Amino acid sequence: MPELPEAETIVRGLRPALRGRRIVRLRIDHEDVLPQDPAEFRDRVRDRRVRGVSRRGKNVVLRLHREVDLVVNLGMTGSLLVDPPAEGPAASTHPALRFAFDDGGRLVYDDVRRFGRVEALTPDERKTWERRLGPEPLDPDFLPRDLQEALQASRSPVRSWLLDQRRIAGIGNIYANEALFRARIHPRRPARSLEPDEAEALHGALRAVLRAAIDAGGTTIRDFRDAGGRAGGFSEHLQVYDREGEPCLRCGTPVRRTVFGNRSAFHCPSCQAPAGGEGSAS
DNA sequence: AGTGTATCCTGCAGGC
DNA sequence: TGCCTGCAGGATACAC
Repeated sequence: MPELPEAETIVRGLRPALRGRRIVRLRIDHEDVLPQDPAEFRDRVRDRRVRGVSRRGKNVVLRLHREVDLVVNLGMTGSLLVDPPAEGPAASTHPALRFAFDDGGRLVYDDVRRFGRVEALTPDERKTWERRLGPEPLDPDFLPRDLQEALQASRSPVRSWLLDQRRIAGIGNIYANEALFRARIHPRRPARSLEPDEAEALHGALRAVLRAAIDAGGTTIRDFRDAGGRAGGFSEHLQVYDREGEPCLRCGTPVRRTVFGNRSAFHCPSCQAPAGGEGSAS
């Protein structure tokens, strides 16, 4: 569910709300979100204050006192709720972990499907974890040339390439499809087949769509909620994702849905030609 | 190296 | 109303 803009939205909500609060108790409702031993996890988070809240790719990272990083991968339906009310739209419905703070408040890791994972890492483990992630697409140092060179190393479809967190961090199925539409690139094009100007267009499209989505507070299709339980506003700005059969906003051709890499891909068969610039239809 | 498939799990929409 | 199927912002492991 959450990709980079949703993780960023969560981080922005959590930062002012969590900084300085000390975790005094932990309640584990579902061990399956903990890849590590629950007892070890508990020892690593208990009696530590939150020093900072940041994001890496689509992961939310809580830096705790004394060199522990709480890394949260939200999977498809994970959310981090601060002091959620007992009822209403902002309430926790499927709590997996409940952290109690010294001031009586709490942070709930809520996750309907429990595909998410929460880990407490030492500095060494954090470094190892970090190595599995590619560059941040919004990093000012991430240049069009960097994307172009990286794409040249792979024959896999560019949509699959974008979803691989080791190649670039934070892109999921919504924004991969949206960026490819904006850059007019067919999702199935081999990564290495992109011309330099196409790679540059993709670089620009990725950044633009990610920034716009962050400004709108993320995309809510079904489940996404920010730290305060609010839905994101970018859904109404989606141009191809989840628009099968609806007219392309540029040319009116019905948007097509295809499946590969086990995920739905959406594209305009007219605007996003399968090969180079002047290929045939579909 | 790349791709199709299955797996983890729950909920919801749509067809009948 | 209920039952069944397919689908979902992710990630990984497997066989080919």
